[in-house]
Amino acid sequence: MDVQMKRGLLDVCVLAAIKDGESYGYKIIKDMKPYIELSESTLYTILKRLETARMLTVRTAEHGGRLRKYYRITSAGLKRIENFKDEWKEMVSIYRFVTKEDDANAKK
Amino acid sequence: MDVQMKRGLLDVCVLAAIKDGESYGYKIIKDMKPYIELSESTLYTILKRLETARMLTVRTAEHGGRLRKYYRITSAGLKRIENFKDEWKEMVSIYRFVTKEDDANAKK
DNA sequence: ACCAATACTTCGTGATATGATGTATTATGC
DNA sequence: GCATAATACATCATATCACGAAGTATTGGT
Repeated sequence: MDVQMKRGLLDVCVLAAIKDGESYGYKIIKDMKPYIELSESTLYTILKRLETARMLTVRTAEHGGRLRKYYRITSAGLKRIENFKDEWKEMVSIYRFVTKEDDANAKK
Repeated sequence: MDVQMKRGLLDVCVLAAIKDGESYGYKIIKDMKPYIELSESTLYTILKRLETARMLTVRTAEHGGRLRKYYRITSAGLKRIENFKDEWKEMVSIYRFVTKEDDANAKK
């Protein structure tokens, strides 16, 4: 998918990936992969941004001798997802604007 | 709508606005307004970009003693719109990923 | 022993939407 | 008759952001 097109989707996708329970960087990338791909550098930038915006909280814990950062969604994060649902309605209306056929070519 | 969300939509919207026949800057903004708002500086940047990408052609003509630039979509521009329809399918799948309820809360 | 996978970090770059500002003409209200 | 709005396009500086590249460090497989 086009880079520009992804821009509006990435933040919400990351939030969606941790919506049902704590997760961590590497796992988030894997969970998102079937829907939208992103590199590590992109993800960690996004996680940082969402943390600053208080849409998620972070907790560092050891796992198998290694440190992992676990991310948990906040109520602000959940609100962001709800807000996205409204934006989606606008996008659908835009989609219709873009794809509507000319009257001359309109299907009967 | 969120700035990031608009990014992927703006180019295609401008193309859609000239799809059914030549148009010019000021009119494009007005035609798009009900669906998506953009400033003049944004539009002219986009038009320039689409021209460079050969998705539209420009013709300057006088109108009421004033110069106007008329934009016409090319086959590459039409292809871009077709391509957007495919991207839209991906976006719908992403939308479902973001909005699907937990199994525990799933509606019966 | 070696290499892939896991896990997170930092840096530089390029694309791009937007506000501010500018120029110039025509139309409209009072 | 004159001010103001609307039309029409252009340029510049700025901030946001996705991404590749490169780095550090540990674990697991062969």
